[in-house]
Amino acid sequence: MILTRLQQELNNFSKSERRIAEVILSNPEAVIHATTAELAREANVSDPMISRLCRSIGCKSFPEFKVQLAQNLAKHTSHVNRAISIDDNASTYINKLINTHQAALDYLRRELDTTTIETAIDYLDKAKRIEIFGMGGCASIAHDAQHKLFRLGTPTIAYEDNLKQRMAAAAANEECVILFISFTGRTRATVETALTAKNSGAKVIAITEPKSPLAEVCDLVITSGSELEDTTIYVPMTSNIMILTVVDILSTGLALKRSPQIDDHLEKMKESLESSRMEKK
Amino acid sequence: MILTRLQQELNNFSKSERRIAEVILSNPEAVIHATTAELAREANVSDPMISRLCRSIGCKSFPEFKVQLAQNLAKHTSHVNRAISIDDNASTYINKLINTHQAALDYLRRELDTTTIETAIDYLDKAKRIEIFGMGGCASIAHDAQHKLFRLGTPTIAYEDNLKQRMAAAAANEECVILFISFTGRTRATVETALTAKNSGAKVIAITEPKSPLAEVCDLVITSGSELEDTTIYVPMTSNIMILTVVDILSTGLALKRSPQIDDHLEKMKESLESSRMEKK
DNA sequence: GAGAAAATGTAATTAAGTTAAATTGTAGAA
DNA sequence: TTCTACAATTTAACTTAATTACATTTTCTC
Repeated sequence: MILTRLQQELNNFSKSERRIAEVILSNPEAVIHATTAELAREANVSDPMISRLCRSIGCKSFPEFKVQLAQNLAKHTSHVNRAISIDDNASTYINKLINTHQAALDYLRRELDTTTIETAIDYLDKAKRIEIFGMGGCASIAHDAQHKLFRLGTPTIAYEDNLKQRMAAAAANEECVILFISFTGRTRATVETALTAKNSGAKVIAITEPKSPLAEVCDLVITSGSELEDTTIYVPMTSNIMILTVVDILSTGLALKRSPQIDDHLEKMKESLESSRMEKK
Repeated sequence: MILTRLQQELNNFSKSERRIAEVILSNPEAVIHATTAELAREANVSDPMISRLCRSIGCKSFPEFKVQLAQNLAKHTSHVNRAISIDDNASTYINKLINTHQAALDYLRRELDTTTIETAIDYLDKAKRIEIFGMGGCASIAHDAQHKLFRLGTPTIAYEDNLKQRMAAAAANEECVILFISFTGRTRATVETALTAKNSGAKVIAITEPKSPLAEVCDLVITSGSELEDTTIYVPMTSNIMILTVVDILSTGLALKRSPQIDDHLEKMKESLESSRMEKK
């Protein structure tokens, strides 16, 4: 991100360069359509300073810089003012919300470790039984994951009741993969359950905050992106989307890994629904 | 999208303009860094033709066009080859999947009707009771919606069992809003239940395919974006994300509408969770 | 406070893009 | 078929934008 770059280097810049950077940062959208002269006037510097600054941050020319900036802004409009405020009208908060979700997916793209995902899929593939535990806001995600994974051929069940989770964890064994879903990784009951699961020999995977107590107990941790969360509305919507996408990735990966053997199987499931449906007009 | 524009207008262009458009379409990334002269040479036309083409599609100048193109490309890298194929490696399908989800959110941004959303929020706000029905893959979304809405002060319940749904629908009245969630809107049981709900006088909202049998029965329809679905993996992942985002929008909208009255209420709920948590390290 | 080095500004130059006029090509009418 | 008119395109001139080279100022070091 070129603006981040500009922000970071702010202190290494000379006085004039700094002034230019500040003007750019204060209104990046405007810069896209400005000429060197216009920008120079705004920042009270001479024209060539603009060219110089662009070079110093690694762009070939000012127009080149504008193009890069345009690309970056298009991708990350969100980051700038994503916080929803009480006097937003419908179309504003809809846009902000969508921006936030898109930014979250960007974050996931950057932060998700391919090796970890591959390992997780490998665990799932080898499992004779998959159990998914999620409480509170994560309960619905656990059920979603169950719905996506059970059709791939391995018996899969989801629990949101902690007592059932504890019993299942105690009864688990080496052939079992238990997938914990938790935004914060700090719910005591969940951490205790994970310990039980670990002791019973099951492979324990968690989609959660990497530096949490839960994360420490597990065999494998996939980030839930909870550090990105905006708590304005008190519901972790952003993490929700990220975890769901991780679930999509895991189920897709497993489906691909087992294809084409399971393709027939999937086709049959699809057909089984057809009779419950009305005609397409 | 500026490239789509170029594609569509291809037939309305003159011979030279068309040649330019084709060069641009064949390698848009290169154009971003090209000058008029370079592009003109590629397309075997004279320099001014480039300026003209840019104007004819509504850009002020060629540099302006480049900037727009840069923005568009940055946003929509995805659309190009989003279908996941069996020989994708992990990092490829992860990227494709994230791209697909981001594109879906773009779609939602374009297609979602603000007025419909506002009306839906108004219905929810006035309701004395909210019931959410979702079956199959939509069950988890229904529960997620329940979890997001119940804290805003109105008694809210989610059913995935069709028999319970029918009973609840029959028992509903004018003070009740029933929210149906269905990818296709073609499940017979759901449509029948919606009819029952309608007859009992409840306000019936559906997040579903707009041209479906279910949509016809409802008071208000919000698109589920199911026409965007890629069925490679046989699970509607894309619609899933879109519907969840719609749910986020509805709950955010309602929260904003009821703020600041419910802020205390929300804060208390948040605190109530704290005691179940372990210390942050 | 002198001198060197860095930073910035001024003026000149080059490069890029656009306008305007000229040319070519093409379609329709005689 | 050939002329006319109009559209499409090119050439050449011009304008604007960006950068280079050089001059000046500022800042830091000794």
